[in-house]
Amino acid sequence: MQFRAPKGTTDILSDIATKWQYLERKATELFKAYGYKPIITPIFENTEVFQRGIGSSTDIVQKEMYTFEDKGGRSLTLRPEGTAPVIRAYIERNMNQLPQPVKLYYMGPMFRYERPQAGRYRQFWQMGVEAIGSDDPAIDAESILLLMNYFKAVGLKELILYINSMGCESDRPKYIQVLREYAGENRKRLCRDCQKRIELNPLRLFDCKDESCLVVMGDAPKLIDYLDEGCRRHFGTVKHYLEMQGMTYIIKPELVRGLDYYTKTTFEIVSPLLGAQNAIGGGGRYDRLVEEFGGPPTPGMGFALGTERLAIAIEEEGVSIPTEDKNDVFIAVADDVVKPAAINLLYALRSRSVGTDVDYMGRSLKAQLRAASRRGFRYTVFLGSQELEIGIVAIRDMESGEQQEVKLSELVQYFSGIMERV
RNA sequence: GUGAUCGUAGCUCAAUCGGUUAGAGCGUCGGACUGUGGCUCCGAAGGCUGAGGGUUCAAGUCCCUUCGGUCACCCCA
Repeated sequence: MQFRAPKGTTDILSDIATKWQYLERKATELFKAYGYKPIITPIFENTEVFQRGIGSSTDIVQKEMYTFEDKGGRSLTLRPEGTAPVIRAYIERNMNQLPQPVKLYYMGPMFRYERPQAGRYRQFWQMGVEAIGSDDPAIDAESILLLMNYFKAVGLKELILYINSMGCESDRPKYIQVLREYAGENRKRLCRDCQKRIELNPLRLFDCKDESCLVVMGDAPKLIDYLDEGCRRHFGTVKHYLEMQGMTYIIKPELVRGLDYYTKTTFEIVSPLLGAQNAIGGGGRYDRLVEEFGGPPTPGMGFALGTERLAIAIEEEGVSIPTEDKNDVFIAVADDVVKPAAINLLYALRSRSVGTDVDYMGRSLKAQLRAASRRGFRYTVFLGSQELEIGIVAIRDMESGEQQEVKLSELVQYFSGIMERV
């Protein structure tokens, strides 16, 4: 085998691609219902967009970016996530001149240089929304509710919603200092990795699975308790709006997320059926990001969901996705001399949006029937010299096997009628 | 970036202590009295055993390297 798809990438074959199209169609409907409009940004950006947007200390920027130089010597990067490009576009295209908030959604591939594993690929697909310009906690709740409702709309049932508040920039340094002190006092009871985390990234201490660490961190001070008055009230209102819609959630104080730009609300939705990479969607508020990009102080809130993880979860839950067979009519050609007439009929039907196909393999009539059957056509039309002469063709229902005769001149009418009824 | 594990037809798998022309099921294609599918039966095509090197009289099988898959860590969708 000479050529293979690059490591961590794969071809999405028709069966799965069809399901993805359904998922994207459903998402589009719902995003639209919530007032979001589409935006399509470039698949690569100047590298600084991500360095600045995501934060240069994050794993994404430090080790996961597909960065390359183009022939003009520019450093470009395949987008590892969708928020930074949207914010760049918001500022570049002066969307602060539009009525606020600006509510946008996107869907498409993202790229991260990581070791592949279950639910993780180097090219993966995300759908996401961003609401830029409002700091209303109702927007936070809307984002969370939209994502949860979408998952429910496509049939998922077993979901866990985690929420947290990261506080403002002013809260976090204060808290981190407290956390460091606490961890330092208990240093001996922490595992080696965690001892390093005290300096590197103390928030990560909460993620350790080591038993001793779990005990220590169970009693650790929580960020939520160090929020200032405004952040606390904001978080309370978000929770209230969630409860009003009957949404149950679990507060997870250690929910930090690996992007530097989050402030206040963060959330994550997990499917317990998924394996190690079980976050199927997540997001949060980013009130400093626009400023970070050099724009005016502008709050924002958004989420992203992983399309393949969603598809896997749906598969695991055994939810069936409706797939439609576009090909409805097969024209079986009994005699080579009528092939031109068959082709005419083919395009006549297609022009009326009746999914139609013929044999292109020079098959015998029997083989044509077999192929039509395997490909799942609903009807087969028999066309031969006789039919052409008398102007009447046989239509076979491929499920029941019953046949009926229809005038050739009325055939197009006949099928477009049937298809409209369906 | 770290670790574990695996790599034989399109797919799922066989192949005794290393031992002749590497097999099967499914799928694909064709046929079973001349213009009618699905079931059944028959037949055909399809593999440099991931790649490269080594050990051996002999390698799918043992060793090394490399590429890739899978799973986990880190982290995330």
